[in-house]
Amino acid sequence: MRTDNAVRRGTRGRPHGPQPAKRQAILDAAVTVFLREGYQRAGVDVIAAAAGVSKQTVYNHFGDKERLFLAAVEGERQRVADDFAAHPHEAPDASEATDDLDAAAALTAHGHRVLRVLLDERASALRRLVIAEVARHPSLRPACADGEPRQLVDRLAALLRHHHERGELDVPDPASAAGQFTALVVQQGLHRSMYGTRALTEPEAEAICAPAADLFVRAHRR
Amino acid sequence: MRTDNAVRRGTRGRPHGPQPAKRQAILDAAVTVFLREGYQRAGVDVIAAAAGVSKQTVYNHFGDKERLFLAAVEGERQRVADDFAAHPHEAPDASEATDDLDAAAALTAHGHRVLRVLLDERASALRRLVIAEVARHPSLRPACADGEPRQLVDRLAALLRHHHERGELDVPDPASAAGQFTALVVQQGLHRSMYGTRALTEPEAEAICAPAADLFVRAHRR
Amino acid sequence: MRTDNAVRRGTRGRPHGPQPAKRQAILDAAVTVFLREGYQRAGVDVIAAAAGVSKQTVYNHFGDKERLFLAAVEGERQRVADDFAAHPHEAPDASEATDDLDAAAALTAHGHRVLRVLLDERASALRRLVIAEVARHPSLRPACADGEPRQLVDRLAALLRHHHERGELDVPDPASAAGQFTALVVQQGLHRSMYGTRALTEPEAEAICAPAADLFVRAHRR
Amino acid sequence: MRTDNAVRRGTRGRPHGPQPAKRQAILDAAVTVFLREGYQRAGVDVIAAAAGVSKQTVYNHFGDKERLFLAAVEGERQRVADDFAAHPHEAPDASEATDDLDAAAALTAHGHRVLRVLLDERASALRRLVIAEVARHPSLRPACADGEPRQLVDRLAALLRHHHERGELDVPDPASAAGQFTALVVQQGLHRSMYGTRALTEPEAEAICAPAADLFVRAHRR
DNA sequence: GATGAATGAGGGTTCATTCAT
DNA sequence: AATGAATGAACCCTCATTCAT
Repeated sequence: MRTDNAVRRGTRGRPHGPQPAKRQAILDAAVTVFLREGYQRAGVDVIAAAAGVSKQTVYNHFGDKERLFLAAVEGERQRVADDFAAHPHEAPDASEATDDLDAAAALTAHGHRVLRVLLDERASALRRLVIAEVARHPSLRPACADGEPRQLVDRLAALLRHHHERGELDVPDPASAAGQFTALVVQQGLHRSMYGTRALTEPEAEAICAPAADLFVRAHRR
Repeated sequence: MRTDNAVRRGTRGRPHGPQPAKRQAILDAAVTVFLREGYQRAGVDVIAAAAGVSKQTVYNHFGDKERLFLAAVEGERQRVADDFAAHPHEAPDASEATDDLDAAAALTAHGHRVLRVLLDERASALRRLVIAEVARHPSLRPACADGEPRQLVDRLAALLRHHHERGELDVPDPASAAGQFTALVVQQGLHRSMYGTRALTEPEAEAICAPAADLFVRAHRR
Repeated sequence: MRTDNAVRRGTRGRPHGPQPAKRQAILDAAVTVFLREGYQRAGVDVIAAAAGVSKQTVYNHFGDKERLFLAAVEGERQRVADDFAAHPHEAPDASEATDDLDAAAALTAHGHRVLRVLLDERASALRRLVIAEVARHPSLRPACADGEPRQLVDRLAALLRHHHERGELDVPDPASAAGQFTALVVQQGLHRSMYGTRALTEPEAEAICAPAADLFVRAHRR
Repeated sequence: MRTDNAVRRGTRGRPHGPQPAKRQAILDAAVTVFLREGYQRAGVDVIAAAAGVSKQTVYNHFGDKERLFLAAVEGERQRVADDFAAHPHEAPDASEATDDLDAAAALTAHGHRVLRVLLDERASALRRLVIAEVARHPSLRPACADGEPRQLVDRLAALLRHHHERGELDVPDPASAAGQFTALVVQQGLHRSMYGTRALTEPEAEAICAPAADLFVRAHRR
């Protein structure tokens, strides 16, 4: 449930007042515009208009364009992470559903999940934006370092540990292996999809995930 | 090739050809400025000044900023590829020097080579630039798809085939395996170095390459 | 007129927070900022912040920027005049101390006193501000006409009368002569000091005052 | 199309091309607007419009507002000086016309001339502008130091020397005396006219000049 | 009466682009 | 072909001022 929307709609009747909702509206608009246009191209006027506030209100809240930008990136990162955390049922890697799968199938499924999360339109645009600007905005480094949601890797580590304990695989360092698997799938996915610029077909995704799963199963076979 | 002298005399007699030297100077300047500033931030004035020509000359040669940009990216890509092809001795993976190494050592060495090539300052800036703009300039897609020099992958494939034929490894599909290994190393390298924004220390590089090599040796052990 | 703080009393007889202190704080801050920045450059935000009050409070007290400006100038003029009146011991021209001096020395000493008072930092800034804005704010005309404290001239007139009565000089119209002497010293002092923008050295001041004194002694010799 | 070219803009005779005239038009407009509005209030847009050029053309010629301002002040100073030098017949102090006058009358006439030149509308506005801004633009110091045209003082010095040589006065240092006389008249004139903000009546001027002349005649009588 | 939030107008400056020479 | 001068549309940001609490 999106409380944001409810609050923001409520502002339509109230003309004025100390509205923390405006801050969020500005942030949302900023995310939209920055992701679409990039940092330089994005105009503060446009963001203000998209947020339904005056330009100066933007400046009152965020000081200048750069701070607005950084706040927008940070907020979107949070949103992505929260979204991810809020919908665990969409990634039931370690749940009962995958318990029955053998290691190869589970890894493949997880790979698809990674691709789905990573190549999500907004997440991709955010990634491109961060990569584009990290050289000029050092504050983006944390955002850049957190390229993929840590949860994805952690979940995979748990999955690997599960199969290790079941005696199916031999994974002495699940965390490291999870990082490798993720990196492999991510890189090939980004590469093939032009960093999220074009959608990946199912066969393309399979052509990435299946061999990756095979590689890891082979490497960690008993 | 016409010399400067020949060009200089042609004022009235015949339509002297476009000055290739100036064109190249403009391209060089454009690469420098675009890589440093990004597409939007880069000013045509600045590029023209850096090239030592008038602004209008830039427009005479390239029509508009976008075409200049695309030409600059394409040129830089060529340059990187040519540079790579011209200095194969710097990447002697498949040469005699590595013949004696065992598979793990050879893979690790190759990984370091990949990181060195990929995280080169100019190459990194180009990569960030392409990623930043590919969504808005579809013509950049080829440049984006060619993220890493194909030669790096091909060379690794040859290396794997070498070890396969020597009986040390079992690599039924060297091309695919080479792509996987490259993707893994590349992704972790880019990630750790913030897409080339900060240099990688030797231990960091080793922490990427050695486990990657180990993974592949394990996966393809006989 | 809303400038009377008699209005400030409660609208319903309720003696809620009297704020003459705030009003004065605003005025002080306004003087500081206006003198430093000039009328246009001075921001109401800055003044409010310097006064430690909200921007709207400034408007509640003074209505708009122009009235605040005029009140600030008027207040500073008062302050300068009061300061001067409160410290007559610093200008003991007509006192016993100068009684023994001959006319030339007394005039010279008075000249120095004039320069000191006129080129005081705040007084100079106020003068420049008034001159700068008098064309656009007719209400400043009184402030402009009162360029130099009347007391300075009056005191000099008394001094001249003193020397006249002592038979040392022949000054039939001391008031007019005092005005002339003051004008002469003032103009040369302002000119040399770039209207108070740079300090005058002692020799420079002497080079103004001594010849001026000499001129007047000669003109009014018996 | 020809029609486009013809219609494009009424360039008033000179069609197009490298127009040094535009620079002058901008300067003229800048003087007008700066004198009328002051530095801060003056808008570059307004100046550009008044000059009939685009805003950017202003920036191409002068770089930024401050440099435009300084150039305008300098130009206006030159103009005033040139004007003065070009019309010596309007100030025939030392010519035959005043040869016959006695010293008092000649000094009085010169005083009136000084007031006329100094309280000229443009000159006054320039003076107020320079005084207003000299604290924030150190480059204005020369302009501030040259408050009154040097020629005025020099001419008076010549006049004094003339009367000295004729035996009518005793002026051992004409240059210094000329400076004093000018300063006295200037200061009283500026003061009475609110720094040129309001015109001086003839009697007012006479009330300044006649006593000043009298003072100097008395001081330098034989 | 005092405040924080909000505003519309306008500030100086820079941009990619074109014209006439 | 190459240039210097010119343009109009933005750009980011700040201002004096007002509204609702």
